[in-house]
Amino acid sequence: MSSTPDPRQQAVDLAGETMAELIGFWGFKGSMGRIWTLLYLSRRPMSADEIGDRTGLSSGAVSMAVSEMLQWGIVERAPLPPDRRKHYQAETDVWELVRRIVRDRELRLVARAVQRFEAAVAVLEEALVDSPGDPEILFMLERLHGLLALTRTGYSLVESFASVGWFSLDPIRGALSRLLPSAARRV
Amino acid sequence: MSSTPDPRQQAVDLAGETMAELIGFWGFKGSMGRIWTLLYLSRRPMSADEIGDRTGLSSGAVSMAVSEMLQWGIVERAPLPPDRRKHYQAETDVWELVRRIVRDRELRLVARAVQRFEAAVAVLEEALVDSPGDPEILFMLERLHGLLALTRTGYSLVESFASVGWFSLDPIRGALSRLLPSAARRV
DNA sequence: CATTGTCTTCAAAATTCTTTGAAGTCAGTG
DNA sequence: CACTGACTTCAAAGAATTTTGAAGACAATG
Repeated sequence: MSSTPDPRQQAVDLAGETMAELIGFWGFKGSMGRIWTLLYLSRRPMSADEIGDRTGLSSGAVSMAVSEMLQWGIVERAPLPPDRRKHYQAETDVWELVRRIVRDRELRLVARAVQRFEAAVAVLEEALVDSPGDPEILFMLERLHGLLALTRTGYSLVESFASVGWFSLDPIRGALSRLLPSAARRV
Repeated sequence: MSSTPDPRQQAVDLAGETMAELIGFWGFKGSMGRIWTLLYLSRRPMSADEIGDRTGLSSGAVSMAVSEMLQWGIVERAPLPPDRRKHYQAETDVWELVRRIVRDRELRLVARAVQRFEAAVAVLEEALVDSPGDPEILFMLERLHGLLALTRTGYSLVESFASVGWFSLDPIRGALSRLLPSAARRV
């Protein structure tokens, strides 16, 4: 039990834990947040086992986390290989990073949701052929269409964020106020 | 193995599963998404055991999920108690719902992150008193300040969404372009 | 105020997600 | 082309989360 813990390590741990929570909320593993933070706060690239030492993760965990992060562009190979092993550094353009992840992840998620709500609508419309005018089915269809409209609006939002780096409000605002009374009140 | 499954149940399952994924991404349990969807697609309020029957959840799970949802305003007590048991219905103003949840959840999350990054900064600044001018500490401080600025920007974003129901760009845009080159390129 | 059925709680079970570490692959070196 | 050390893979262990269901609290009713 060291009575004078290294403040550097302390800061890395604190920031890393925080980033782990933030990133975890976006569906990534906490260990990825800790690794990224470690690299982001380091002046030089680090090798896999340095990363393991500093974060307390096993070699396997580091390898897996790093290769997933490479795929997402969260981390990159260091250009200068100082010795035989691979070194890594943090992608520092956080804004770009968020944008890319939103585009490749969130956007897919929402697109999938739209498709599945559409599939549910299709199921009910088919059922409506057998029981025309069935009020329960009609009600469900009405609500599902509401959900679909909302989800499509969400898709537009995410899409414009992902492509422009921001939301452009106006094309969406009109559609929204037609669909969502409470949004109309506020927009 | 019924050869003619009820299309209503099929649609509820499909939509419920989809909502479970969406809502799960926001940190809620999938079962909450399924229950909300079931109620949202139902013409009348439902009792706890109806909910359990239709979703396949145990009484305990329904009780817990419903009471958490009541707290978040995702579901409400039905005004007309038809018999002895409590009945529930879905909150239908989804937009308002999202806004409230973002305000009470996301906003806290980000606020907490800001505090913790600030704490990390404090640790390093204290260490700097003992080793004035230490380049490693200075580097870490620089990066941490960047992270802090970004997180604070995120806080502003979430906050304006939560209070207005939308993002107001302009007050943030300036700060952003100063802090984040890549954002500046695009905004 | 006892009975009855509904609702809540919570420890244990089940499930899902994450990490470990040993075995295997690969690349550079002598 | 065998040796060395670094990297990857993956089955099993471990952790974390979610669900179960039985015990008990509660509330309405006779």
